[in-house]
Order: sequence, then structure tokens, then C-alpha cells
Amino acid sequence: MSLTTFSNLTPSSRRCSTLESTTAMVMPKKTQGRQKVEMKELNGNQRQVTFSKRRAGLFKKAGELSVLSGAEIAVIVISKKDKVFCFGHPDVETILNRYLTGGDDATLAESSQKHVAVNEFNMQYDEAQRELAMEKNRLKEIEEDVKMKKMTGSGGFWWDKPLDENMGLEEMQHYLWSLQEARKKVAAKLDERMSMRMGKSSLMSSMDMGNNNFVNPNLNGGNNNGGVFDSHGYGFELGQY
Amino acid sequence: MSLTTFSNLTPSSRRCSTLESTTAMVMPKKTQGRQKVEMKELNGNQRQVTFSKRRAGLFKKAGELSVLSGAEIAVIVISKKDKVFCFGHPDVETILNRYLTGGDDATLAESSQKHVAVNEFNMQYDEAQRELAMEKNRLKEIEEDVKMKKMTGSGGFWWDKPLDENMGLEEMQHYLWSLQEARKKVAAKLDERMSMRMGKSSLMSSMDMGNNNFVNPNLNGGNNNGGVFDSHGYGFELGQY
DNA sequence: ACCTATTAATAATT
DNA sequence: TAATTATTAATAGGT
Repeated sequence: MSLTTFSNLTPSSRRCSTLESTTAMVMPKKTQGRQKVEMKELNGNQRQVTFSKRRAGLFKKAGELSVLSGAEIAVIVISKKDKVFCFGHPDVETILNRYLTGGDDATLAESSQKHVAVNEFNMQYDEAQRELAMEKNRLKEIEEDVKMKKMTGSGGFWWDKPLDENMGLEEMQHYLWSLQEARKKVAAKLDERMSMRMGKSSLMSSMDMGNNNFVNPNLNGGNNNGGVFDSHGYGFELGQY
Repeated sequence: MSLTTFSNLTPSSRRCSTLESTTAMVMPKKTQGRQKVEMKELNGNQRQVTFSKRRAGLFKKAGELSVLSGAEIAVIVISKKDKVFCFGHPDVETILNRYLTGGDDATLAESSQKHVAVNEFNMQYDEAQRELAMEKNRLKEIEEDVKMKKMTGSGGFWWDKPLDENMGLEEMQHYLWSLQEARKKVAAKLDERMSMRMGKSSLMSSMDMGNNNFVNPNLNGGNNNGGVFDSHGYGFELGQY
């Protein structure tokens, strides 16, 4: 690349400008800078560091794309250690539901059911969504505010922040209920699709009722309107990813 | 930035190297190059172009992260025109399944649950249960109604049927699972509120343990095993996004 | 976690 | 829509 070439011709020509431009003094490079990285699986500490950095980058990109294009985006990342991270705008569940019900039906033999079998259950769901939408609008105003304050100093975009800070207990309660409805619906759909794929009810059979591990949640679980969170909410910067 | 500064000092010094390096001739810049972009929703053609480019970039990033860190990643993008695009490694469905079921089945012992504000939690939990109970009743009433109207002969799916018609073990498990998810969320939120961590970093940096592996990933396979695709199956470059 | 030299992504343009 | 190119943005390596 041209800039690289130039850089090679005039090493150490940047950054330590004042001194160097008038003297022959050579400041040793503080770092080698970014280097090309092979696309192969990393190991050990390097993998952890890269995972963190790039995951952050990915979520940021997702948020930007969402804003710029008005698209709804969900990103789910499950680390090698089974830790789950996700980003979603307006929220993961809703997007999954849209994906599972609206998007990819052509390949499935359920086309007839898609539009016809919208029953009372779905109405319930829709009602929940409607109410949820109201909350979202409210939260959106808050987001606007955050946006205005800008990322310049306070650091970060709204989608990087836990919305819990803005969510009252009652809202949380309501959100929780809505979430469950959505989740039930999504899970049901998913289970069906997995069944079709694998010939068994994988979701159901893999459901473990015995786990109640809700520990240290640095989670911003709510993210009604976009957010990043660790859906398990375990240790903070502890252990391996 | 330093490179920018240099660029200003020596305009047009790149790319048209042969000619310029020996003459004073100034080649006009062919383009203004990339420019800073405001993070606000775009419109018209610009939005479409940006959407395409950045979506591609996002998927690429996801693939790279997957390869480098060994993580499983799903990305779902729904454009304003309701078109669905997604990326998944090893495949979207599996990842959604893991997400919805918690990502780890029997890995964690209940002991890992670090008692968080038990009292407050219980209050919340009880409220959640009450709400859920109410909802359950509501659903039952509605479903009674549905029962009268009768389902279509084709049968439909179990989740579209009145609960008491086949309130078997699976349903019960499903319901309990939802409840437990709710419990996790509540606990997570409460803990979040209590430990009130600082800004953005807390969101992106939690880690967890577990185990999982998959075959050496090559990104963007284009199928089940990791890839980018338009789940509608329309022409990639055709139509509106 | 912060810094800096680079590479990578991409906005504008053709 | 597909290249090209001039920038900005992301980030690998170091502190």
C-alpha cells in the first residue's frame, strides 16, 4: 500500500514531529504498530485480548450500521468458554422472532401456517410488543439525550451502555413479562425448526431446569432499545472467556 | 492524525508516483477520499450504498472474530425494507438455540450462584411470579376462546393450541424454563443495580468459563457451516435492501 | 487500560 | 454495480 511504502522510506517521521523535523535525532518507535494478522485461531492470552477488542469492534460496527441504515440488528457471540455476549437493536428477542417467523420460511414446509395460524397466542404476543414499543419510545428519548451529550468525552455510544440505568423497577417488571412472551414464542419456533432440521426436539431436550446461575451480572440485560450484554452475567474480567 | 498532516504538506504525493516525483506537476486528487461520517440515519441512495458496504464489513468482521477466537457468532440484519440478511458460524440456528437455552447446560453448579441481595431478589421474583400467574390465567381464558373457535384441522403447532389440551411435561418444562430465565434476568438486573459499575467498559468485558469447540472455521462458507446469506434467497444485488 | 504505528474499512468518485 | 483512491477507523503490539 502506498502509505506503507512511504512509511518505509521515512521511518520515524511521524508523531515526534517537533524534534525530528529540525534535527537528525531518531526517536525509536514506541511500538511496531499494528501488524498484519493471519486469519487463524489464536491461543492463550492473545486470543483473549483479541476476542475482547474485536468483539467490541463488532458490536460498535453493528450499532453504527443500525443507526446509519435504520436496520434492525442482532449479534450473538458465544465464546469458546460458552460465555454469551450479544448486541441487539431494538432488542435481540424481537429480531430473532422476526428472523424465525418472517424471514426464512421459504425453505421450510410451514408456509401455510405462517400467515394463517396467527392465533390468540400471537395476539397476546403482539399486545406485549405494543406495550413494549411504548416503553421503547420513552427510552428512545433518553437515548437521544445520551446521543446529544455525545461520545466525545463521556465515552461511548448509547448502544454501549446498560439501559438499566434508565429503567425503573416497574418497567423492568413489565419488560420481563414481555420478554418472556417473546422468548417463549421464539423458543417455540426455534424448537420446531430445529426439530425439522435434526429430527428431534433439541431445544426441549436440552433444556436444563436445574440451573439457576444468575450471578454477578454486569449485564445490561434490559436492552430494550439496543445494547450489549453478557446474557449470563458471570464474573467480571475474571477467568477465561 | 500524523498521516493526514503529512498528506497536507505534500498533496498528491502518492500513487501517481513516477510522474510527480520528478516534476512539479500537481495531479488533482481523483477523489476526496473517505470522509468522516456523522452517525445519523442516512437516506436514499446513500443509505442503500452504505448499508451494503457496511453489512459486508460487519459480516467479514464477524467471520474474522470467529476464526481468531474460536467463538460461535450469529448476526442477523433486517433492513428497513424487511429484507433479512444473516451470518452464522457454525450456523445461525444452532447459535440461536444455544442463546435461548442459556449456552451452557449442565456446566454450572448451583453453588456458583453468588447470593445477591436475596431479599430484594425474592421480592422481585415473587412479583414476577404473580405477574406470570396472572398472565397464565389470561392466556387460558383466551385459549378457551380459541378452543371454541376450533383450530384448523391441519393441526398446527403445539404452541398454537390451548395449553390445557396438551399441558404435558414439555409444556410445563417450557414454562418453567421461561420462568427461570425471568428469574435470571431479575437477579441480573438487581445485581447490576447494586454493583453500579462504571461506564462502557463494563459491558464489553465480562468473561466466563465453559467448554466448547468446533472445527477450524473458515469464514463465509455460504451455507450451513458458517456463511453469509440472504435468507430470503433473492438475488444478492437485486431489488431493494 | 492506554498509546501509537500500522493495517483495514470505507466514503467519495468514476 | 464494480473499481479506485484518499481518508478515517480499527486494532496489534507495547507500556
